[in-house]
Amino acid sequence: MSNLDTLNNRQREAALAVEGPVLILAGAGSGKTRVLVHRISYMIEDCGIQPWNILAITFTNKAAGEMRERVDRIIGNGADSVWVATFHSTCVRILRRHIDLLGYDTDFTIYDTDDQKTVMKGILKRLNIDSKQFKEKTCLNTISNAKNELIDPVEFAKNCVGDYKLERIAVVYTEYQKTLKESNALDFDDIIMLTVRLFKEYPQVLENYQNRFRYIMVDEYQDTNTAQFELIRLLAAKYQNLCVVGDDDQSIYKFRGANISNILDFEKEYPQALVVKLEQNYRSTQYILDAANSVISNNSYRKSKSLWTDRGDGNKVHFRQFENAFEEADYIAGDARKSINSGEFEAGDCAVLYRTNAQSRLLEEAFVRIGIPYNIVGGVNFYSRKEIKDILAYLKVINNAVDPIAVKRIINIPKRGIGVASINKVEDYCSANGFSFFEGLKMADEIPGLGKAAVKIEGFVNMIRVFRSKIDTYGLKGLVEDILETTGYIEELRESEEDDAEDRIANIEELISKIVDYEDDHEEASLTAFLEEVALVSDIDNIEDEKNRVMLMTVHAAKGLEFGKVYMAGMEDGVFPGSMAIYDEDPSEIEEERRLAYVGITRAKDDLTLCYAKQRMLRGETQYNAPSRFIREIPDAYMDNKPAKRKEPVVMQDDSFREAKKMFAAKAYTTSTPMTLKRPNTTPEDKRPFIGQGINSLRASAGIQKGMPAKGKPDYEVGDRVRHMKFGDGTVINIDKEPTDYKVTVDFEKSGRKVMYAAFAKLRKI
DNA sequence: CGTACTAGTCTTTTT
DNA sequence: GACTAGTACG
Repeated sequence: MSNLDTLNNRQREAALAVEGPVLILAGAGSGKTRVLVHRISYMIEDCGIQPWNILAITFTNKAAGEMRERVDRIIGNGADSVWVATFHSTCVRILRRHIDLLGYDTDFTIYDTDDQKTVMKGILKRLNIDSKQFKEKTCLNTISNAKNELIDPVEFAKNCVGDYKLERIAVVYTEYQKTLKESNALDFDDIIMLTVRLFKEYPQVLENYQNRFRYIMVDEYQDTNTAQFELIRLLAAKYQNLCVVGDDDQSIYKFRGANISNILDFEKEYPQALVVKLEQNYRSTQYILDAANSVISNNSYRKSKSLWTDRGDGNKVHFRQFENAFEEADYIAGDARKSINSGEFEAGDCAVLYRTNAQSRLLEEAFVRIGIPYNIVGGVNFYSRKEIKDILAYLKVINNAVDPIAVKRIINIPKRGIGVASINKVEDYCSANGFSFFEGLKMADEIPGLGKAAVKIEGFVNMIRVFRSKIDTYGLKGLVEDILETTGYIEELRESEEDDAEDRIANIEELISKIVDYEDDHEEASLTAFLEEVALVSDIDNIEDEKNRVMLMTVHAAKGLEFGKVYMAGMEDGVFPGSMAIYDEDPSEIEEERRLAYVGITRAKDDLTLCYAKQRMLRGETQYNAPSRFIREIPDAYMDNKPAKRKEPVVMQDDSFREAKKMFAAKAYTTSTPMTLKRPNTTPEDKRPFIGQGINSLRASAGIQKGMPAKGKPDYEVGDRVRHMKFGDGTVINIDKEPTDYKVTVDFEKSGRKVMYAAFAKLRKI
């Protein structure tokens, strides 16, 4: 029997309501995943519901994985028959079985945003559309919005009669959709939209899934868009056993099509719905919750709800004010170090949250300078990196040659003398004679005007053919290694003299180890399945929480996570809320930012610091901003410090910013000088996350990736023999105590005399 | 065909 | 300020 005793009354009420529509309004930190998992367990073990009749849908792979794990743990038999998956992977699985009904092939590929851009670029060119007036991004955005609202090209065209701009976009949309279909490709929005279309056009298919999924649960329901709402509505239509869980106050993905009305109007769609509010928060102390409540209460479009806790008052919210963003970053890193060194918090319990990724740079530099291990989440997705996309493009071509985007990407990488001119000739020939791009390549010798390029193209086609024929004999890993070998990809990188070549090679190695992991985990590790998995994962899914490091990330990325100590950086009008929202006529933009602030505040368990910098560089310009209105919405009584009263606008000499920067730069230099001499080897166990841009060498050289600085005195003394990972054996010449660390001078037998910091050098006494 | 420079762009981004 | 895409040249 399942054990519901550990739930509070509200939670239990939600878990027991198995039949009919249920809306669970789950405040931040109110234990909603617990409720969902117990609910599933109750359904199976007490109500005799078959596990395969249960569908639990989430947004991220990470959330799905966590739920899967908890379901497995709590339920003995049949747990793996419960379908726990993301919207997209659920729909992909359905489409792989039935999409032929819609005229696609079941081995379709999935285009990411980069691929979409490439397609769009081609279309704008082909249609002779002025790409200044119609930017590809705008077009893609409009199309995406349309798809999220389930508007197909035909309907779109109907709706926009009279509006010249939209009429043009309607043509673009039509062409875009046609191109994707010819390439047997779907974009992310298609995955949902086409599933809905499938269900609407083929009621017998829908009914099949309705019978299969008699009990449906949706997590983070506030983030669903219209298409996802419709998908769920259809699936639940027959049995009406639909339980949605969410928090309208945490709806922060409007810009991606999320429709907050889905949760706010749930009761209109399902008048008989049971509504349960979970307001007891198990995460934060009272001051933090009070601050969160007082901010969010300024929103008008919401369901009223007030979080409470029995954890006690805790610390007041800290407010800190700085002259500029450098000081802010320096303070945060220094304060984090203080808490870590005093034992109050572990590095992994601390997080720094910011509105935009651009803010991460200064913070990162500060953490390097101060010597605290950190991890940056986000930035460029691992699978979006050039070198990774190149390799994946090879795999895609080998897997599905119909995909011209992938073929064009790699046909001249590494350079093999097939340039744009030749490709255009092939394309023209193909479109004139009705061949697909790859078909055209296969008969390059028949295409007039290609000249020498024809032989080269032939070579390329043959190479792909050979890869394809060997695929069954040597597996995915072997295939990738063969590709790297045959094409000379790595050699070209190594010889390119680009300073990030090493990082790129490391990324490729990382990809290979991901492939090995994948092959170990899946008995039938087909190329199609691997590519699909890769297309549907994001960075946030890969946060390694076992590593004890301070986390730096955007507030968006922090949703669903919690930390003992949280810093929110850049709490300024113009940054957070962003200027776009401030100047927008539509007040809902500010409300969205406010929800974002609410999400940030409620990540903190015990300690929250809000930071404000009077001056900061934004898009290359120095700006002077007022403290965030969200800070001013928190009553003084909840904070240890108040924002200074607004006097005259702070005007500073423009130089002061540069001065400050120089000062800090100098500081950074002295601290890291001994380390920047050489880059450490990239050892296989050094499983770095994704390697960012320019700061890598700084990062790596400070030893940040390799663990915590030692707090105490080193266990060796002057005259002792020590061993260094890279420099080998040597004798300690000198040990200097510095305010933050011990500076050690060692004479290495092979590498000569080096000065290094004890915390990073990891010298072992021998 | 490949490279080097210049102009434009710039929130957030579960999939 | 930083990155990318597009273009002019060698």
